[in-house]
Amino acid sequence: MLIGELSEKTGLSRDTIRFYEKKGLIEIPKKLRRENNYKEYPETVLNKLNLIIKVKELGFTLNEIDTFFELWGEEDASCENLVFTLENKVNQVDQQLDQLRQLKDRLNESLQKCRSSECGFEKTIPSCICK
Amino acid sequence: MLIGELSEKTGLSRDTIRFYEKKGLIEIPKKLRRENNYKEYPETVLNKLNLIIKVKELGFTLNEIDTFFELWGEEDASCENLVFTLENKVNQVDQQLDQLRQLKDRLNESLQKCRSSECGFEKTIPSCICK
DNA sequence: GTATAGCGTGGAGTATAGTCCACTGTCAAG
DNA sequence: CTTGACAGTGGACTATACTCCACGCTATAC
Repeated sequence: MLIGELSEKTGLSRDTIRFYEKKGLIEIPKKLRRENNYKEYPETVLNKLNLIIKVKELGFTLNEIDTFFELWGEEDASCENLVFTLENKVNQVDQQLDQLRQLKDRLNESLQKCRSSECGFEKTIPSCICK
Repeated sequence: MLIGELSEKTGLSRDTIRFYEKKGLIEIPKKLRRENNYKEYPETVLNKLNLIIKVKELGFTLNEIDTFFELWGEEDASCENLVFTLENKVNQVDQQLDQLRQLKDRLNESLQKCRSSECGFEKTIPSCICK
């Protein structure tokens, strides 16, 4: 199929698809061109794009997806690889959650001080932010 | 004081300080130059940089800090402005927390499927990721 | 006198994930 | 025969927060 159909079926813009192609996330054999030089994308590319979309939704960056695909192609590709990758990502997310929670705590601390008129607002540094 | 001292006292690199200056976060009157054209930073700039550091730690971007400072300079600058800004940021953080929690749920769901040998790992699309 | 450290300016590069634009070529309809 | 929609390529631009570089002047130590 041509890029337009691919775009319609995935919901990705042509530009995005071309961008993924530049990055090497999807590829198409050179010979798969019509005489007019239009690219003929096989079904496998559609599947790959759909996979990319799903994996992106799981919080992976394009670079991560790229290396993910490299492992994929190797002999030892297995579900264990996948489990490992997913577990790593869960750990990352946990760390981010921790950081955000700490951030929220600090914000609330500042808020409380500011509300309790302990603030001493000045043009320089309000004490509710800087202890 | 010169930029080196400022850098030492704040822990920010000279480049970062100059970057903040370009952005307009800090400023120095034109006349405050030594004869050799070196900039003479007054104490107020040190205070402002310290404030920037603190506010950044509260999760604000430089742009947010910039508009924050604009409000600051206005007549109606008050602790209420500050409280409002902080509350907004808490809401933002709450949203991010929600998103991350959902992400984690999706990841764990995929993990569970993948572990329970329901996965059906194939070269195309593993069912543990794509339902 | 020279080496080095510090200062000034302007501009380029980094990562991320695209988006947009210009210019050109192709195809089908009217 | 022209118009419009689609295709291809290459390159510039977006936001964020710096970081690094080149080039030149200044100040200080030896």
